[in-house]
Amino acid sequence: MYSLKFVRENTELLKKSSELKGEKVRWDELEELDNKRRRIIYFVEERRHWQKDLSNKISERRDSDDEKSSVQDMLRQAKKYSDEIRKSESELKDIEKRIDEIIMSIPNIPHPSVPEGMGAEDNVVVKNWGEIPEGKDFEILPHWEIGEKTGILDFPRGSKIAGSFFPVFREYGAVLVRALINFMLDLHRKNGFTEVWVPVLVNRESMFTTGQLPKLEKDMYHLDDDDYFLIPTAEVPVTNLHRDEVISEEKLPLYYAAYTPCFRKEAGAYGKDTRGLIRLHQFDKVELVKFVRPETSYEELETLVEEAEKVLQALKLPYRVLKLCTGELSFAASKCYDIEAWAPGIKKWLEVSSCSNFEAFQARRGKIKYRNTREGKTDYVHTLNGSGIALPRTIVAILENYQQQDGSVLIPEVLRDYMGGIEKIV
RNA sequence: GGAGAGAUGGCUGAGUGGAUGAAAGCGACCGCCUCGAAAGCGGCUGUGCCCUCAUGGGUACCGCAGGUUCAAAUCCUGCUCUCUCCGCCA
Repeated sequence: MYSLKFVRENTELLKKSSELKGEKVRWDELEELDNKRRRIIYFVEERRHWQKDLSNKISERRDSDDEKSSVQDMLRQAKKYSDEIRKSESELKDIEKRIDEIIMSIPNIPHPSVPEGMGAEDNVVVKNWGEIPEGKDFEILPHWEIGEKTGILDFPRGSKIAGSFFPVFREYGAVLVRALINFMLDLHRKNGFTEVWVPVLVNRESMFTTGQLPKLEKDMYHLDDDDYFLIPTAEVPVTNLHRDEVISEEKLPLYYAAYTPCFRKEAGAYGKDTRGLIRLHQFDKVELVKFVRPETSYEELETLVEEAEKVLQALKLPYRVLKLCTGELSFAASKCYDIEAWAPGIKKWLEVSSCSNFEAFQARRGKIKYRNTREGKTDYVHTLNGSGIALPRTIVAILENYQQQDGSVLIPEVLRDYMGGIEKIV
């Protein structure tokens, strides 16, 4: 969220970038409201100044007998100012609310290195890793069939307990979930990320800071009784760790890793490409979040992607990295890379990680600052986050890539110690 | 869930109606001292908004939102959070 001043001074840039992201903003109304606002502020402050003067005089003279009548006059006049101020202020409040609404609808500006475009076809593949196992001499089954055969996935019972898109993992399926979480957290911890465990229910302010609110309210589960939201990603609680804080510069950069379940309504998700574990209302994810000095944030984005890639490399899963075009960028992001793992059973690339630099967009919303020791000033940090990585689709990739002709599934070597030493799921 | 106490600047902490953006200390920054550093000494040190080409001026902000008043960090109401005690619970 931008300050009104910044919007005023950079209207053309913001207009252009909003268009690139496909967001409609009521620019004309904003300009009109801005002018109105400034007129009222001038009026109010002038009167407040006069009122202040009078107040001081009143306090000087109130006890003197010979000036009683003039004090009465001053009181009357001060009262008049007070009423005028009150009236104009309520008008001002209304105008500022409307201005805020419009400013909130302005998306973050894409970085110059982001390719222009509106759809997935305009994303750019910047990296391919691993070999796509197409040459196998048997038909690779989709993961839901493997899951059913080995008994590690139970969709009908998940539907019975909760509803569709709530899976149940059984036996080594459940163990695999636990193993992946531990493996990923251990990996990131070794690489300098501080592990944190955070609430999965958060308040409105937290959702606002990261940009889910106000735009995406309908996509999230909400507890009406006490106005809590179920998090759609650990990005929300972890980024909000430092909301309303001033971090001393020597503490930067801060790296965090957190495991949480994630909850998404995914309204209208029924239909194509939603079978199995591809799209769920509840899923597990290990998330990486960075708080950094502004001048380093684009380098930090590159190393964040690399950190997520390490998970896939260790699991020996083929993947590619995409640089998202402007139209595919989320509302709050300046630049974003997606990592997609190859699923040979369903013959699809699956997004398992999304790594974004938000620059100061979230920091401004959440007042996350740092103190620049050289200048003694505070400034907003840059925040970044990336999945490191999302579990269900990774499980899809494992089940399909590690499938054997006899229907069994080999366990990736790095996970075996986490799974009691077994080598395959039969 | 019930009762009580509290929320002040980067931090600790004074301030109970009028000139308080707010004492004091710490920290940070600048300077002196020093070969350099520490200590010591001196200085300086919040943010937003409005007006001004600028120097500068004005205004707001003491958890949040209202109210009383000519005037509120200070009084009143509601809310949020923290702490203590009780209840309940894994």
